Amino acid sequence: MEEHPAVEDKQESRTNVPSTATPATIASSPPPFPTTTRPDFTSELVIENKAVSMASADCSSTLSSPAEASPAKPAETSPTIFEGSVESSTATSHIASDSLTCTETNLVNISESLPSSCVSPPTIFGNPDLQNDFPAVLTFNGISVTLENNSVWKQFYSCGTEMILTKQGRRMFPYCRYRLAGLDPERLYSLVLSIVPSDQNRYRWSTSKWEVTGRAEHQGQGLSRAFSHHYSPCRGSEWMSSLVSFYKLKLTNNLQDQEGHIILHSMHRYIPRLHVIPVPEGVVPSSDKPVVMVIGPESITFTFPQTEFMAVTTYQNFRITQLKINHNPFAKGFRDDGNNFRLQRVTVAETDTLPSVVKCPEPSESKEGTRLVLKPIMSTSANKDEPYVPCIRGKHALGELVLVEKQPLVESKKEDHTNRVTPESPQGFTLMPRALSVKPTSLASTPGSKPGYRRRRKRINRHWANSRGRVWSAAAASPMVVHSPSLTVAMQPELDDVEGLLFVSFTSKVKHYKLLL
DNA sequence: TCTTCCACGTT
DNA sequence: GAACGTGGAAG
Repeated sequence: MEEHPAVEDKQESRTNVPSTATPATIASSPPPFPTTTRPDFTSELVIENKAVSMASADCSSTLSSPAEASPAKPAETSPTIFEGSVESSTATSHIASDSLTCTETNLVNISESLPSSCVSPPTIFGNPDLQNDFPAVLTFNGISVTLENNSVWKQFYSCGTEMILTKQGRRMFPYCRYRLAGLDPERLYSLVLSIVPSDQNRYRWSTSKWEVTGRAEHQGQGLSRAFSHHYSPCRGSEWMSSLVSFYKLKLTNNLQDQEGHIILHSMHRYIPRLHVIPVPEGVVPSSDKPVVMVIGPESITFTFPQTEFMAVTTYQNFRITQLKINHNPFAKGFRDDGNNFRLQRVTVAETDTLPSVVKCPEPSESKEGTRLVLKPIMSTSANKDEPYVPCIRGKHALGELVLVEKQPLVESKKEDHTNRVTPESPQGFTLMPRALSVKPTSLASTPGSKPGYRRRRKRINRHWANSRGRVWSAAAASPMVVHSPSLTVAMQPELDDVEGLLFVSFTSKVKHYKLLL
């Protein structure tokens, strides 16, 4: 259908394909429901415009029943290797069959049956060791589906794919892009993408990994939505003639969404599923007579485990942010431009829990230096049981900053609340011997009409005015006092290979971070 | 944790 | 040039 979304859009004018501007309706048994919000769903499935609402009194209960019967184990135990899965919608489906109360007479089961992970211990989210086990092609009953952008999905999967949810709806990236083969060239098919929970857990991001924090949110009256591809229904020959992309699909956390977006819960794991739904023989689509597509026993569901993702409202894993920026053309503005004074984002993590070093782009060859933006990733409110965690950004932005170079963090130093690391430190810290200047990030874009903003900007600018041009040398053994909500650290060119520790202290508490460049 | 606004990019 | 898609900043 396209290699690029724009190409696909240009093909919208194909004459023999009805546009989904006219709502198509899917139901397990006619007549179809006219709305996606009908409260008393029972075994029906409705497509309205782009969205499919799917629910079943029986099937929806399977959303919670597996875990109730066998509580999900923590993610770090008993890893299950996902295999690409294919399901027919008959009762002979080998996926999650023990959790299903749906039968072949219930035409919704392909949408509400859970992937294998829902009845098995959850996989380790983002396990890089598993990515090569995932097939890019799945075949069932002669129909094969290729995940066309498999390599990108695998890259994201190895880090733990995250997808942003917004109130107005956010596209997926990567999005699901398939190549189909083996369809009946003359027959009409609808292609529908549903996104179902991977497990029954709610997660939180803890410094460098995802942790289970409890049971998943209820999925809401058994209602879930799917997304009918905008060419549906379409002849098999046409589906097979080009790629099929679901780039128009949007994710939202707005439970009252009326735009037909997929409604998900933040901090929950999900996996997309492709449903190939043959349109019954004799059904002729027309603009004034929406096609009723029955999900019958011929329907097949394809699930690629590498497309699993965590729904979030803000990216949690810095590496995912970097992958998005590097791969998504709409995020080009955040890429390094390779020019002078390029911007590098730097993340820091607690040194005692950091599993690996995040590699940033190659250092600039610039003679003018490398500019780094420091942004601690810890917040103060993640866990009430933890001690106060300093954060450069925010209202508590008052503290000290010290860069030390290529020295291990000594264990005893973690309890040091003296707020000082000096060259004479018995632990052997070596302070950066070269010059460093620190200034607040510009607030030029901050709205100026509100008194609070004006006061804040004035205060920060005053601080910067006091220190502007003053080169701060860590060798002076006096930590830089930081008042700004965020910092830009301009370093001399020869420091672009720095690998060291960021030492931040606030009030009487102290926390060590490893600086990752 | 979530929302809104923004600059900057693609289409 | 408009509409739209991005991640970041800030609240």
